[in-house]
Amino acid sequence: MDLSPIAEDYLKTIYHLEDENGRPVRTGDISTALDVTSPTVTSMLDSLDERELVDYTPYKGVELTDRGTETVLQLVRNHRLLETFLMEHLDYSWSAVHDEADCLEHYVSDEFTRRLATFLGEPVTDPHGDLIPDSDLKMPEKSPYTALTEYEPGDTVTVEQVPHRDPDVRDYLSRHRIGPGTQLVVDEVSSIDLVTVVPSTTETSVALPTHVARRIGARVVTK
Amino acid sequence: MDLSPIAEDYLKTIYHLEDENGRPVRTGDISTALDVTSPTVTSMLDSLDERELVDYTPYKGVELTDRGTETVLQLVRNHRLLETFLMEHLDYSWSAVHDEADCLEHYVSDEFTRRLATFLGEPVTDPHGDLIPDSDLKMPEKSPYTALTEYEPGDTVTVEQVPHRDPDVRDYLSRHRIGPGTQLVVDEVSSIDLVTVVPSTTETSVALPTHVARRIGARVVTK
DNA sequence: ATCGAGAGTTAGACTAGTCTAACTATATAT
DNA sequence: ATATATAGTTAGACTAGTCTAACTCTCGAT
Repeated sequence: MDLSPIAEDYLKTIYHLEDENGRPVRTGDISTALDVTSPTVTSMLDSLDERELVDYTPYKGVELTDRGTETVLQLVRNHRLLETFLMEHLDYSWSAVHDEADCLEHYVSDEFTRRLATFLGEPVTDPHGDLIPDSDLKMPEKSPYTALTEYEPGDTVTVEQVPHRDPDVRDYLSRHRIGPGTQLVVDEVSSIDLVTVVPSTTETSVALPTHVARRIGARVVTK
Repeated sequence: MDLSPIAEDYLKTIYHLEDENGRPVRTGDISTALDVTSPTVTSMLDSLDERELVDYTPYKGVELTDRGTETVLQLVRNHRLLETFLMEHLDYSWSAVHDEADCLEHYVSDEFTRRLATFLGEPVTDPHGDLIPDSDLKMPEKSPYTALTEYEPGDTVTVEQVPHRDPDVRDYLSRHRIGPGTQLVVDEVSSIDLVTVVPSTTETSVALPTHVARRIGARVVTK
């Protein structure tokens, strides 16, 4: 089939919203995420449903079919391999790679991706700690990282996985020198939706809302 | 300015036709090259003229303005650096790189291209022997290769530059094992628009129409 | 000098993706 | 149980890039 980059973006958005929100994906979620109006979303959902890439029930919500998921996984594979290349060989920072990869993922051929994977040594995770689907589009075993919210005050951990798709979150973390490889001490896990950490590089306390801390994966250094 | 990949393709086509035909570029040339109808070309030329990327005189022809040329040179730089990367690091064959680069050239950022050039060691020619514009979009000194048509029967030469944008020409050369680096003996330069050569790898005589031989650049080995 | 073949343009229609305005369904609070 | 705020859909319009059909210009042959 012949899918436009725009249609691919809708599928990707549905995929990530399914993952992040854990509830049925609604028209409004997509229109917010893609910054288009809701009628635009409705008409695209009609067309994707027509092509059996999503199951769309008007007024209820939408989810990806197996075919839709397959399409997205190829894009995710392209994206994460591109990010790996950009960081490891073109010296991009972790916070800068997303936008470039987000564009190119739609245009590289499957052949390109296969060869790039070989060039990179068939990596299983990208530099943000996210898993890279293999050439059969199977996800590797789930990442062994533990969310920052699961640690206790005083634990020292190394950041292995950072959320980076949301520019605001990405820039906040980047500005406070929290990225892949950062070592930090958990300072406080408050009950008012806040986790406070102290990166060893800056020694300055950084506050993180729970919804961000929950998406930061880390490996324990000392308890 | 915000130029669509499609508009960019028209500019590129005009650039290459100016170079190849040496006469004013006409609507029909473009419609043949891009495989669209002539009214489509007319309307795009109106729009490009509007944006001062070309000078278009109805019924007469079209040529690039300085702004149009600059746009194209950035694309040419993107394209040739991408081809270099594909061949040198992803192990593509010289005859396979064009299509991938032709697509990606529209989507890589200037930042990407700058970093890729650094990664590749700031090359001045691509693997087809074509010149790569520098970061200020200046073309390096003209290539020192001599067209195959300029040699005498008996000369032994190494191929340094091959035409590869036309799929038919490219596939013909590739099928007869003539590519960058091929060593061959010029057998006959006939007056009926034909050059015959014998690649040292195959020892089989290959006939080339003049319009192809003229675009093959070579360096002499023995006279 | 003129005529006609062929190249080129104008007119009008179609698609995908977008919008705004108007209308409808859902679901929550009473 | 119902009203109403909010989310969602339908209707209709617009743009870029494409097409076909119809018309017009150019230039070389006479």
